[in-house]
Amino acid sequence: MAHSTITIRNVAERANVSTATVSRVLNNDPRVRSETKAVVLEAMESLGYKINFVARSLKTNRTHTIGVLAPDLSGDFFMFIAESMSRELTLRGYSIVVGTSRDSEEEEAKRLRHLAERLVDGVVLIPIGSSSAYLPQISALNIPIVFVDRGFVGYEADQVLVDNEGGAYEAVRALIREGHRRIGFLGGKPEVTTAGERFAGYRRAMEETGLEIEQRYVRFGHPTLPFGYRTMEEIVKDPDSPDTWFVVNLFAHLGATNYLVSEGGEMARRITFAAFDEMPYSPLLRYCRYAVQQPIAEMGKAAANLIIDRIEGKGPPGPQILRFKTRLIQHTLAR
Amino acid sequence: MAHSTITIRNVAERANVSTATVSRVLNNDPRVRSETKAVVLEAMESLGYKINFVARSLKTNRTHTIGVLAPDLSGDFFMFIAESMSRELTLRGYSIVVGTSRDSEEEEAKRLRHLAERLVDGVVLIPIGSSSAYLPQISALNIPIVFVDRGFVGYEADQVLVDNEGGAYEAVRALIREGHRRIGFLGGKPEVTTAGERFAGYRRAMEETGLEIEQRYVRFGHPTLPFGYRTMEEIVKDPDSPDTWFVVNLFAHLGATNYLVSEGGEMARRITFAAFDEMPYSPLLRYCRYAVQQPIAEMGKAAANLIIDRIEGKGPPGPQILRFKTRLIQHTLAR
DNA sequence: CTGTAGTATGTAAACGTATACATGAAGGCG
DNA sequence: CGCCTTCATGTATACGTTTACATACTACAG
Repeated sequence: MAHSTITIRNVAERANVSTATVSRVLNNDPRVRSETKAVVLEAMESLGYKINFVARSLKTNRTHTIGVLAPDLSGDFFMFIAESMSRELTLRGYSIVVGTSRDSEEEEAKRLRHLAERLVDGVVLIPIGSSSAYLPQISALNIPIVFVDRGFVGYEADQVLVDNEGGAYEAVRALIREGHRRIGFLGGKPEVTTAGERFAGYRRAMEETGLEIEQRYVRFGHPTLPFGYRTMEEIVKDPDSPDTWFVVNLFAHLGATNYLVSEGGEMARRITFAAFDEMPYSPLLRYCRYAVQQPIAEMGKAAANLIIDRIEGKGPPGPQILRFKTRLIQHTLAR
Repeated sequence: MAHSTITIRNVAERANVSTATVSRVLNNDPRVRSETKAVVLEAMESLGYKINFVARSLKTNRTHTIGVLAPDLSGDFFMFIAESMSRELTLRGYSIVVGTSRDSEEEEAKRLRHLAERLVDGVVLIPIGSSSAYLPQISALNIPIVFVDRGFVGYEADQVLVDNEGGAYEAVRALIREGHRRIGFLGGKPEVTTAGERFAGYRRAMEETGLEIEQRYVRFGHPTLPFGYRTMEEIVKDPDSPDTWFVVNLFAHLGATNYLVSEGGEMARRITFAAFDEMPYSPLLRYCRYAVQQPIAEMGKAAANLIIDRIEGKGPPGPQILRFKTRLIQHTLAR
């Protein structure tokens, strides 16, 4: 507002060239003679020229912005993904706009459409998960999408996933190896792919070693903090319940531990968990013997590169599914 | 790509009006007759018209996007701010693009400039903090900025802050009331406003009650997890060190607690903390007697509304400084 | 009836950039 | 020396909107 904006035209005048040449300099077009390039650059410098990205976007139909849509910005998992994606995207000259689906599929579809309609070149989606009813709508938008964390079976798209089955299997096997025999399952709805796969890993470990899965102690639910808290409350009240549990994610784990800490009874002292996710505060999760660590930073990086490659037409033709290995971490329980 | 994009012109043809009229409908201009409006809307519907925001932005010089720049996306504080801001901004029709300053002032200035240059209508900045060397550059960009969490003395700008002094004072007073006499200070560099103010609150509480501040046990540093860990390590090794500490933020607190948990010695059992911030995993911070809770969601909401009002020219003329009260939370220590 | 004000719409020029096409100069080659 | 290529640059249009200005029509006062 102080002074009216400086455009490519002003630069052109100052440098005694046409706007086309200035534009070519902006885009590093090799066809421009290095002397004139120098003149143009100097003109830009002295005028304090700044490119107008909006105008460029209008012309090129590219915003160099990618959308990231997650159930909840305040989840730890998401925030580490976002952190690593942000780093990678910035490096490659992209900006990142975020959105929240608030754990509602309707909202997810709405926000996705809003993002895709014009603002972004592609979107990275951490889906709510259970259904894919709105997916046809989305693919109609004809913009690259990369799914992270939760996949969709039968939907042809790029996906960045984790070896949920293997991670769960390893953890439960480790528990069994230490002598645990009765192991419950505390986790998400089986129709969500992550939860389903983790349950499969749990089951394989149990069946392979000839251990019985007690249906009463397989607790499915929306794996939030309150869910973990309430379920653990019930479990502790049940004198017959197992002492050992595999927990499907961080929130449920945290909720369960919070309950045990608040209750502090004798039962709590016997409980042992194995659980997905490892965070800075994991040392405080005092009943957790094994943590299944996901390579979150790598996943974010992979998602970022995948979406950009897609946008820039560099990727392989078919949909790409990346599945990362987990790492089992053993904690010492101070009892 | 399936079909070429549908523009205002196609709609105009279909509805037998001019593009101006279509545009007026898009902008809810009251001058258009309701009948023709209906015709236009129907034409849009049947053609599946979607407005091109980029083109609109070029014309109006507004992107309806605001930037959020934070030291680190993966901090809990930031993520709750972002969550609440995102909610509010979406409500008011804005998108949010995020950036990271990676705890480097140079990077902060760079990203800020990049954001401001053309992409966003305004930016919400959670500053690195210590200096404001680059601020003149920024205000030259002539785009509204709201500072959150950390303020700048002597810089005329909207700020959303917390009553750091009062919060710290209250917490330390509460400790003293319970009989604690020797209380150390574990915290950030005093030149960062938040840390400085919190130290002031600590000092006031100590001086008011005639207690001595032992300089040896006032530990300043960049309050990260490793800082808390290492410092606590030193403290525990010092047999003369106090048992009670006021901790300036979550990261330092977490680091300190992580050390104590890993060490598990006798000293740990005697330690008592009062500390800023309250998070879902706070119940696990087992040496924390008092937590100073910041109204993070309200702050995010306030920041969002402040920046939008500024952009839309609705706010009061002078710079606005909002200072939120903290809430003291008492935890029961299970020993 | 003329003049004026108001209302609904159209015309056309921007916004700042990218790019297809045209142009002109220089060089190579038969 | 004429022709074709290559290279560096210019000309002019398009991207999809918004909006100042012009226009046409109606209504109503004088």
